[in-house]
Amino acid sequence: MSKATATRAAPVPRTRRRVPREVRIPQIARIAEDLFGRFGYQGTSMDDVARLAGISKPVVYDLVGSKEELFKLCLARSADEMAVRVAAAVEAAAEEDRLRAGALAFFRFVDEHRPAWRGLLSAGSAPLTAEMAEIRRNQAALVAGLLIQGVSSGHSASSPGSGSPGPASATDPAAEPPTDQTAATAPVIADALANAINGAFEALAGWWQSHETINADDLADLMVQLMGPGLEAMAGIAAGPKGAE
Amino acid sequence: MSKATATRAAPVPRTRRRVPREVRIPQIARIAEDLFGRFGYQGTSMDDVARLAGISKPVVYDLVGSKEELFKLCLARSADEMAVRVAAAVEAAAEEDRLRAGALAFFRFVDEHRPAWRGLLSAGSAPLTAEMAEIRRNQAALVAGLLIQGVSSGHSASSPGSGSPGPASATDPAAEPPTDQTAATAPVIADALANAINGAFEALAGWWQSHETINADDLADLMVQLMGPGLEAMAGIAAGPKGAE
DNA sequence: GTAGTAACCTACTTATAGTAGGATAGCAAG
DNA sequence: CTTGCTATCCTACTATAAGTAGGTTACTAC
Repeated sequence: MSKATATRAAPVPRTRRRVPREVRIPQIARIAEDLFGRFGYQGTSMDDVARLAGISKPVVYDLVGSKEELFKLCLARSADEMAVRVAAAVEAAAEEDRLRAGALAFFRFVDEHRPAWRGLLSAGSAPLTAEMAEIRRNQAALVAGLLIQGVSSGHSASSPGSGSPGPASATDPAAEPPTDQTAATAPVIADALANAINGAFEALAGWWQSHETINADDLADLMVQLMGPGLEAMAGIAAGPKGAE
Repeated sequence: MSKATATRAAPVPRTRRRVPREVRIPQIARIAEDLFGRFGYQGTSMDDVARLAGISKPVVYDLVGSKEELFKLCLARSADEMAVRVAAAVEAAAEEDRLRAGALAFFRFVDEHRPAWRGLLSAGSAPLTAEMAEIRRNQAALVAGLLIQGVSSGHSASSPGSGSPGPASATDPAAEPPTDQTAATAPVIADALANAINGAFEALAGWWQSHETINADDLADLMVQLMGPGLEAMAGIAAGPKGAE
């Protein structure tokens, strides 16, 4: 039973290279990201993932737990990356340009990740209401927190309160909406507002999939026109109630 | 093998009442709506639907085709009903109040249909990217078409162009965005705008699920504050380009 | 060399979407 | 009443895919 017994042409590499978790997990994540993006959640099977990774299914399960967790992992990777990009863009922009800067960064990110976006963050697959909500909430809190500050009155240089570049990892349940005195009437309202804004961005990104002739700048402009005036008015009220209603 | 052979207490009604399609299909739809709403798309099995309807699975398949089509059917039912409600509310309102009226009707509808909304229109289940997009598009076209008109300048009594009360059935692929001269710069932009607005509403409705203390009026107000000013400005430009950019 | 363990495997169970092919209630005509 | 048609309904199956039990082997440390 030495290695010489079955000397027929082995279709599989003679000695299976073993790969540590820290390498295999990202590899699986990349493969799954691609598959989920192209075929959606339902259209992707764990057998496919395993086969493309060159390993067997139990290994995949050992490493990522379940199909849902794998999806969650992919989601978190994208969400984190996007949060970093948007936050950086917003902070780098002048106060009065933060909305446009954030929007632009968002749409540019989507543009670069079309295939993955299609099946991941866009509608069409997610079985994870809770997880999606979590990510959405974090993203919303971040965006709205920064935007409300940036739009507020045109002052307050760059004191982003708690989360400066730390993008509030999607897996991190912290990142409550900044309850500064500048936040709108109540933190709950700011939360709602953030979710509405986020939903608009998400929906527009989804719509973009079937209208690729439009470019990111136009979409960013559109969002600025749509929500800029309203946000300014609200921030004005928050900063100093002048025109009550 | 005559009916008398197995005379043991039959747990099933002796003589199975047969029910015509026109009755069975809505029954199945109601049951599925409930299940999809409570357990999501994946958490609902066709066996469950069949069992609750008191029939066997092949009958369900004969009547609705497939699981996706059943989901689609439920979706269409809700979407149609909602479209009717929103359109009616918008048309009944004074021109300057159409945004608020539509928003209010929307949130009231969601409030009345919480359980179904959870798993149906909200994120969390849909495997039907195309269908969801279809419904979203129709709804968006309708809402935005009416809103832009209503907000436009404050005039133009009630000439809703093509689709007055006909709510653009979700299964109907017509209902292109109204390309009147009042529509924003280009029909494509109006389409994009409509999707963004719709996304904001959808997201806010989803968020509402976990903040039931808020009432529909507050949410409608929030949306008016957020997007009212922007829409007014855009309609102003569209009606007569004064302050270009 | 010789454990010990992390990585990996084959082969299975379970759940569920969807189907093949047959049985029967209800009804209309003979 | 009998015969025949057909829409409704059934039992019993296949196929696919998630997830698991339990064993094997490459690598590492001593």
